[in-house]
Amino acid sequence: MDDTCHFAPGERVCVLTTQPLDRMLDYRAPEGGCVTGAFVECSLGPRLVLGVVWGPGEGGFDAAKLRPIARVLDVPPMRDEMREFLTRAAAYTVTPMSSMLRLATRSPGLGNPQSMRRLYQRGGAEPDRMTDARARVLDALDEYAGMPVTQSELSEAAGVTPSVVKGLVKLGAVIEVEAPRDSAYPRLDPHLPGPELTEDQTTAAGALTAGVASQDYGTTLLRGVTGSGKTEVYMEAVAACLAQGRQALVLLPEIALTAEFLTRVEARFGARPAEWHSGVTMTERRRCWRMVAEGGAQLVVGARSALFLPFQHLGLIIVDEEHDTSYKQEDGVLYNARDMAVLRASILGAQVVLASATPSLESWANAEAGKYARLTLAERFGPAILPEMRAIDMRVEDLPGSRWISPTLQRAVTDRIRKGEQSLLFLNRRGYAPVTICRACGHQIGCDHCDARMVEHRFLKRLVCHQCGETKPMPTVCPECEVEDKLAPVGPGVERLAEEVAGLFPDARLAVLSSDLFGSARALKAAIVQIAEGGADIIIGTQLVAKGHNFPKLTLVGVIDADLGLQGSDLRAAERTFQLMRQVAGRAGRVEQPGEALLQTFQPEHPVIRAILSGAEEPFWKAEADERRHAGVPPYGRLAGIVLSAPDVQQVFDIGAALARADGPLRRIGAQVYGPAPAPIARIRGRHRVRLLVKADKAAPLQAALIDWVAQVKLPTNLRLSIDIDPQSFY
DNA sequence: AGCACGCCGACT
DNA sequence: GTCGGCGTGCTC
Repeated sequence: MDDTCHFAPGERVCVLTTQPLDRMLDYRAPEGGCVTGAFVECSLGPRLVLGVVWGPGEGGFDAAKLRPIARVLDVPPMRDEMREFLTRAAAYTVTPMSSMLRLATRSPGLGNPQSMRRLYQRGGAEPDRMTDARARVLDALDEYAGMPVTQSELSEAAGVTPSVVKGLVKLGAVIEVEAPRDSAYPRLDPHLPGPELTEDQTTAAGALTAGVASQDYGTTLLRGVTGSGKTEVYMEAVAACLAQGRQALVLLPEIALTAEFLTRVEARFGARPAEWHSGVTMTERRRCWRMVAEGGAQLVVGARSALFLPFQHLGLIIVDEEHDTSYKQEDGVLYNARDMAVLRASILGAQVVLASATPSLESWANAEAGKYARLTLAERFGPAILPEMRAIDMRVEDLPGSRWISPTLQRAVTDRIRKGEQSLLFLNRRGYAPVTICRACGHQIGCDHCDARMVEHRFLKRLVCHQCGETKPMPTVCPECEVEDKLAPVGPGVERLAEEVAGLFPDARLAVLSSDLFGSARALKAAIVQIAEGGADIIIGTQLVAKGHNFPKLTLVGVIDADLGLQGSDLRAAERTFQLMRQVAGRAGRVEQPGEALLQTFQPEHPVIRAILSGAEEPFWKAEADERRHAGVPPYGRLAGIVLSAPDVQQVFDIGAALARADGPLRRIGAQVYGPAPAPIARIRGRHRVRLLVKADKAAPLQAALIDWVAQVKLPTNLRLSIDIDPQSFY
């Protein structure tokens, strides 16, 4: 798409707007002319809309009715690579171009003229009379070496009132200049000495910097357990990229991780980078977008949407914790930032580093197939001390129905308490009990807005829907049969487990780590620090604890229900369970004492459980890869999910069935359609949802077939259809 | 997305 | 007789 050209005033150009039209519109180039990629504002019906000049006019529209572009925005034009990226990302995800453009223009006030502010610098004239205050102002300005500063900065630095500055302006010794409010980020110095690296790290860093030096496309899967120093290694690649004068992007899966990362960048390069995620202020967002476009930001740290920033010379993209499921956007434009990072880099000729302790099977398979380079870091402090892992066969443990801690696990915990060591009991279920059932009529209390079951939270004394967040007080009578006092909790949650633990170990100090029990991230962090210092004997936690905290006194991990992630129809359940188990097991015995991990399971012979127990990754990946290959599912086949939603149940099912019948376009590419079935969440905010799944060969032109397929059926206006390529969740 | 146009039911 | 429901279609 290398076709940048100039358009003379009045010439026909075609413009992509952010309005949800399914095609581009022709306009006349504005008075001063414009170039391909120019960000513009143009009239569409009664209002002004944001758009980008995409190329020469397409014609086919009455020349007399063409309107001129209203204004070219004061922003560097969108680069050819970016336009190609948006085009190919749209084609891959089956998303309208207008939606892609909206992703790429998420900057507040892009259309507004750049706001200016007044700055001060040294003028040519000398003051008639030099006073103490005046001298301090001029000295302060000399300190800035010609850099213009704000009024408040200057008067503060000089220790004078603004009137002194005003006086000097009048004399011409200081001059006022208007400058854009959005200023460049402080320069990062890639030549500052980095930390001492181990031999292993040095080798890996060398491979990554060589990739950056090639100025070519390449993706590297960087594997290393927590504490192996992955960050230091890829930071060297960032340094090499910045030293080349190219920009770099680091994607993190959660906003919570950015604060610490910014500090690390500052320690390494002497200044903080630009930050981009939903938590930053409007002003900062605007500055970030503009500075990325103008080259005033060398490094951006952000969430997945940072991938759509208007980089001018992007040389490197790091996707940290690449296996993290939050890289997949689950609403609006459905894209996977990890895959889109690879796409963007391949168009640009940039490098990608996918970093993880437990890579996704997709990335593992790509490395295995030679598409990605592979680097593995050994643990920094000698060989990995994996805990001893054993299964507790729950079929032979003598345990009543409402108890969850087996005698074997209980003995192990007792032993740790006696030795003054910590135990962690892991259960990935928040609340008291996942199901509340009426013992009189069998009714299960569900959410009024979704089809999910309500989870009892005894701590809050309420029922909570984990799907939509709806809560209601715990009823005393069954809402169905109105019999009193027959509602009973079924199944375990961390709160209920805590109750059992308190009963079994009355003298132990107990801590529960569940995201809903803490008001803020700070409170949670404080609690974690306190526990790490030995403030608890038994820790009960949800998947929150799997995220890399270090508990030096922890020597036992008990997984209450290792089967939880193996159930259901989710194709990635085994993979996720494996990753989670390894991360949780990694909590035990991280310092001197060897740790032990006990997995309570009803299927100890399951390949995933066996792989976890063996502690070996490769056998797990190979076994899982074989199963997926056999089933023809990702990464060896392709999947797409189609969700239909409408207020009327019958209607969604009818349309879903009609689609399933009209599968000609899919059969032509050898694809199969399954469904319609009630979608994972069968009702959301009053809309009923059904889902169809399409399974195709890896090489099949899936997107084109999907478009032909859904175009056959006329959709009623109140029915919504969304296509999800490579869906993540199946629950 | 908005906004206009347009064709059928319950009101002053 | 009109006011207003939202189905359909257009925006360069």
